[in-house]
Amino acid sequence: MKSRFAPSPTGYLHIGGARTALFAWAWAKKQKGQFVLRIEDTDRERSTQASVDAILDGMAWLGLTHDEGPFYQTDRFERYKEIIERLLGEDKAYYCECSKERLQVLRDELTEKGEKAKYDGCCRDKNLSAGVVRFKNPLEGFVAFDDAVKGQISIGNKELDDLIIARSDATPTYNLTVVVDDHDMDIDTVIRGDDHINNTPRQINLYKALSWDLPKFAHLPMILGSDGARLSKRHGAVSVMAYRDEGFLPEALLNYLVRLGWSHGDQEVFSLKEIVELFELKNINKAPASFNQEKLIWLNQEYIKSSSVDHLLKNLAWHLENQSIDVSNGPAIELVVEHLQERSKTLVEMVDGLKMFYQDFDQFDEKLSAKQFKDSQSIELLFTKLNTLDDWAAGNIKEQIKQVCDELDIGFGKIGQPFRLALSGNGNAGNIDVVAQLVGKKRTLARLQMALDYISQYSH
RNA sequence: GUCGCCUUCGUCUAUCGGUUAGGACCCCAGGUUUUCAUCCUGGUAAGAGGAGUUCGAUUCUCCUAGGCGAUGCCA
Repeated sequence: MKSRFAPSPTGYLHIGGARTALFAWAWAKKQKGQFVLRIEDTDRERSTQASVDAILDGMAWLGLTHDEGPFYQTDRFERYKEIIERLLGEDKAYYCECSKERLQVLRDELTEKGEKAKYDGCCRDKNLSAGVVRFKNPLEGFVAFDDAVKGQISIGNKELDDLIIARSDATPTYNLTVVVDDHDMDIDTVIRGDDHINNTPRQINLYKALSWDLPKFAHLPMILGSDGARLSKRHGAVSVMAYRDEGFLPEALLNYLVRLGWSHGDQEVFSLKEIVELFELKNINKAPASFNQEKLIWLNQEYIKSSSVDHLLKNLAWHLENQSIDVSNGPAIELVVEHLQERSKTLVEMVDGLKMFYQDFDQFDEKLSAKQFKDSQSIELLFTKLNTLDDWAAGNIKEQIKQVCDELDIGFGKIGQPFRLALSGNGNAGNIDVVAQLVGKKRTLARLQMALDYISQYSH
């Protein structure tokens, strides 16, 4: 059993393509079959190597590894040519010399009359020997197929026209190349976006003309933006790699994507292993789904909370480098990550939270410092006590804070909040004693001194 | 215009003729908590509209509306 993902390299790997790839991948793995990657680059005008690389990068980041390929259609032009010639020779295709202008006029006329704009077969019986090559689509009857997700679909051949299978420069077009490739590569389930439903009957006619067995078809509904419109840049990130940049874990994105249009009862969280085990084409929804960033964030947080520190570290590496954070200059990164695990929705947030342990800052958050740094007495006392603390451990630090509270007869918050701000600069810190321990004695004292300086500076 | 596909809470979805229409995200209200976060409890919120089939329709059929797609020498 084989399934495939066949993107055209005209841009980065986007969310919709990633989901198509995921479904095709999951189905192949579930069947213990092969997943084929094929680059559909017959449109040389728009295909770029940069796009190919971007797609490969995206697939690699997601971990959707292919078992065969990547195959490039531009490497297979000889084969397509062979098939086109065969069709020509069997009188199942013909050359057409109609100009683009004539075609446009024809379309306009038909549209105006309220009819379907399709080619009129003008050159069908002219026996020409140059121009584009058109496939002789059957004139009568209908094409029907049983789509694995949409069910029975049928369309009359009268709605179809003689599609172009080779351009005037002799390069083959999409509808021909997919058929040849899916056949040659032994693909038995074609999983793709439902924008291809309209192409399927044409392709089926091609299969029949070539006397080839039909694969199964599974057409996935589109992914829409939050406003129900087709997903585009204005909805935010559409590129898969942008999600890495924003701090998402690949398995969180995959989990989100698999639940978009597919379900297994009420289950929300699926490991990759579970996706493969539980995936069924029949549980794919027919209706398009809207992308909802909130739920993705929730899932990402779930994954961050339940991931091993080691796994997080692997995914964090890129972000640390991206932001040039040197973690050798501070506490063990493992401890910091563990501390931040429960309070980070994304890896980017985690990196933000991690900065205070490795980088010094030269000023406090303005609003918060005006509010928290009013009384120097408690901070001074805390400074003194911590300064003489030898065993710099969270429990001991906590003890010192409590002593300050007792001696000054104030609540924990009175000193805890200013201390938190002094340590972090922005007030975002978890258990204050643990944070102080991780920040280290030297840095902690320096920051408390900085807070004291701030107070003396603004008190007169 | 024509053809095709689609239609359950704001969003993702469950339901395989009989349910107080369930779950999740978001949001709201409580509780736990040394801020934040986590965690726990609870709450708001849905079958596009209209016919028909049936003892009974969210579920089956048809119509309408709306959305999306196709209508390329793009894929």
